[in-house]
Amino acid sequence: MERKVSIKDIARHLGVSTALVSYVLNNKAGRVSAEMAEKIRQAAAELHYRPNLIARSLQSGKTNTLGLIVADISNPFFSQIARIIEDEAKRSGYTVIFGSNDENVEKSQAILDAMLNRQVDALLIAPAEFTEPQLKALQEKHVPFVLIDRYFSDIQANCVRIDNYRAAYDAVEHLIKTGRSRIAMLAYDTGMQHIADRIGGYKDALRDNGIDFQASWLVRASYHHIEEEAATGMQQLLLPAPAVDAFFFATNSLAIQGIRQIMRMNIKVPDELAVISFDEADAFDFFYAPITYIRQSLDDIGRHAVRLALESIATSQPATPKEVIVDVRLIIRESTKNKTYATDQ
Amino acid sequence: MERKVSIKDIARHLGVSTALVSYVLNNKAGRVSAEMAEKIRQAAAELHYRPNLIARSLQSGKTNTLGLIVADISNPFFSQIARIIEDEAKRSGYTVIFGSNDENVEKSQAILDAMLNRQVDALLIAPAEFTEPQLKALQEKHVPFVLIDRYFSDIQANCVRIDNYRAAYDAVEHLIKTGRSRIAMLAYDTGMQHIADRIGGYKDALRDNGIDFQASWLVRASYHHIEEEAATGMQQLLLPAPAVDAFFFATNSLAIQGIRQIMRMNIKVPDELAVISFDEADAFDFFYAPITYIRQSLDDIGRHAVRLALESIATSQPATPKEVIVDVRLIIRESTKNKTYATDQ
DNA sequence: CTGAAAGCGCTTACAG
DNA sequence: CTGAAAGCGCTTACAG
Repeated sequence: MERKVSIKDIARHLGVSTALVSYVLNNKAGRVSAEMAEKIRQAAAELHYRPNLIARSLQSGKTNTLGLIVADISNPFFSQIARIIEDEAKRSGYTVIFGSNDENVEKSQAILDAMLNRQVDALLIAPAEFTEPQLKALQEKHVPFVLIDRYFSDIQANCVRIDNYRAAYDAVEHLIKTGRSRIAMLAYDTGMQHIADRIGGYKDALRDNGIDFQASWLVRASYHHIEEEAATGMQQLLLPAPAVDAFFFATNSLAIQGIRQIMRMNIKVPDELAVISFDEADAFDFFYAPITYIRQSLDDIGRHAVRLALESIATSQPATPKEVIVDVRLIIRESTKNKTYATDQ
Repeated sequence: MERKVSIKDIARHLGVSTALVSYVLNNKAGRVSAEMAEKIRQAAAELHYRPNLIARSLQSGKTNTLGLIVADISNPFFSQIARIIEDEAKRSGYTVIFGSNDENVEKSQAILDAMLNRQVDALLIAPAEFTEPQLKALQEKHVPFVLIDRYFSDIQANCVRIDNYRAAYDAVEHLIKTGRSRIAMLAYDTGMQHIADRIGGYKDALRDNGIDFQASWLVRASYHHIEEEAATGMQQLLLPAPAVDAFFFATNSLAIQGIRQIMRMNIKVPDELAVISFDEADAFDFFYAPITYIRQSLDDIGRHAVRLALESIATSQPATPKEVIVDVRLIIRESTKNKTYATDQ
């Protein structure tokens, strides 16, 4: 790259001080005479001056950069949030750098370190399991951050999320109202609070409706072996004939895997098995029985997250954390249509 | 945020010069005595020293940052590439900042400016239409960049892409071999070369197989009104009865819209209409007749793109641009199954 | 209204 | 083997 033109070049070119140039280019009112200001602006344009934000950052201690950490940026749930965050950040002059932790503690730490070394002004984090210590370290360093989607019961922090318990409870109750009584759930094999809440909502909805939860109904799959483990777990429950009449998928990606399995086993939705999922996916519309799902407003999540982050940067004092609970909506479709024949139990 | 500990703090703490600390922390061999090195390393650890990469960047002129510009990071095609790029960049110690231009010239320029001001070392760009001047400006400034997915015939630049003409040609020929003769195509209403190539491949495949291309077969939709325009265009061709027996979708997102329309019109795939698309989507597997598609290796694209970018940074001389053509594979499935009955024309 | 100077946190020749 | 010094490109009190 060729030598770039700096404020110094403009100053020399005009025979003035760099301070003057800096003032003009930063629109510090009143400090400079109109003619001089005009001359400086013109010279800057002629020389194609481009401010070096790195230098400014070193001086100001602010990089106007937000770090976004998610499990995997290629997961549509996160990439859609990333887009909202990008737009919202840009509106305030911020740029976003991102990192995927693959639900892995070490990767999470590495990304965090890299972002802190790069002096991001704040972090937006969908935290992985067991990363509480990393978040606590951030708090000790007074690094502003906002949790999105995930959270820990023992960490008080800015957070934007939904009421996972309620959303799951309502979804399962909807299944019950449509005539299902043996309701299975596919969840990640994790202790993460948002998943625990969803499981809690599921179980409580069963209990409150007089249905005895069977341990075998809760199928667990690990993030890194989701395909095999979802397949195995579901087969045990659904072959040779479905032992349950509904499946509740704890996330988008679990639903994608789960429905693939249902297709492979050739089970009819919704007659043999009703299906409900968290979050959206194009795929849900393409299935012969469009999937009923819980819609979170990614827009709200992204926007509130950036807002909280910018507020934390501005106050800089360790203010009391704010929690934003975003609304959800159950989008009811074919996959949970009422049973048309008598319940078989 | 609390005051951060700098190299100076370590130096003072130990009563040595900052130069020494810098050398040790950067592993400049032989310059420092083993004991001193050890003492410095220990002090750095104790004080939780964290190098300020902004300061280093100002000094070195390198930020170890790559800028990724795509149409929309929430588009799975791009978010998947973003993930590959992230991993590949990290492997070499680079971070990625991203921006979505929404196929818009002004936004593209704004993102470019923001990234250049932030001193990215190189750019990875899936360029929008009419942004040739912006790319030429980059070349004049000797800013290293690599085009991905898209390209311009009048711009010589590093580029990673597929042979769009060939891929489209082969896809259409496959449709013909399975017995289709009236083949429509849905494409973006753009002059972008990759789309033009795909259209060219489509038309030539028809011609070479003795099929007269009908102008009405080529349906165009604009990026910003894809839903309405795809719907209108397809309806004209498919209602009251299909005037064509196959549809070739120029991209992933066009296919999603197009298939939605096919579902709404209740047209049977593949019997009434065969369907083929570019790129993958979960949704393609969930459709009752899984969609045949052209698979590009996003892995290859991402990896080569980063490699070329890093090479350009290293040589820094305006070397002759390199073009990498990535292989594609036609994944044949139900949506293009052979016609089982006699062709009706 | 304008300039000289210090400093943000590093790196790196240059001396010794 | 170690230190003093300059400099990356900016901003911002401090003088005048």
